[in-house]
Amino acid sequence: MKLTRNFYDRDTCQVARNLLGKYLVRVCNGLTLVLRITETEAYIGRMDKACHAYNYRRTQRTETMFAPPGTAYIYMIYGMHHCLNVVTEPEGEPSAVLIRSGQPRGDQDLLSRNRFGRAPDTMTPYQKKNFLNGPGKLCKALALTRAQDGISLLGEELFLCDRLEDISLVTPSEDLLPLDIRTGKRIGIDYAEEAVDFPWRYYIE
DNA sequence: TTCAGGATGTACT
DNA sequence: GTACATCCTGAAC
Repeated sequence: MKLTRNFYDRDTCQVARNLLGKYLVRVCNGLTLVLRITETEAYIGRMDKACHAYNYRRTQRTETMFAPPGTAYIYMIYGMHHCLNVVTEPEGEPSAVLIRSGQPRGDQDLLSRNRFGRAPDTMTPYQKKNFLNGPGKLCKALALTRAQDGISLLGEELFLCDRLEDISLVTPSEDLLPLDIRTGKRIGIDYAEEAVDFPWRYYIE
């Protein structure tokens, strides 16, 4: 079923862990883009120096992290890429899970065109290997920008679900295997002092 | 396969 | 002015 507000309204690390293997669905101009989530990171404003909203810092950019759980937080990074997060915990607790990477499911045509400007059957092996393995790449393939910052994940434009049957696709048998969940330090937050060592990155295979 | 360096715009000091 | 929750390219190995 589609993930509900209750799913997001929990401890951020629990949400980050439980998002692994879930499906991220983006409906764009009547077309449906789907990927399976394989890597996430937790960010918790009340005590995490790596979080944009550390110590409840409230600015125009971080305002979205204070929104109700199940909201999309999308920001621009390094001047040219976007990152997608899902807001967690009760409204007013600025925290979110960064979606770092995934694998394509369903029709890859639009994903590939958004990402590389070409059809899937023209992708090089290098491009296939590096299709959705980074937060900026993932947003590019899903055509997500700040235009979608603040939208609800409980609607029809962008949402998550735990079975492909929920969107009239067939879940492949490999997606039904138990998840081998690993954890580690988060990527790209060397500035975050003691928080650099928090094991809040979750990934599979 | 790995690595250094550049691209690029916005938020915030 | 500085830093940034990144990605791509090209060179070296």
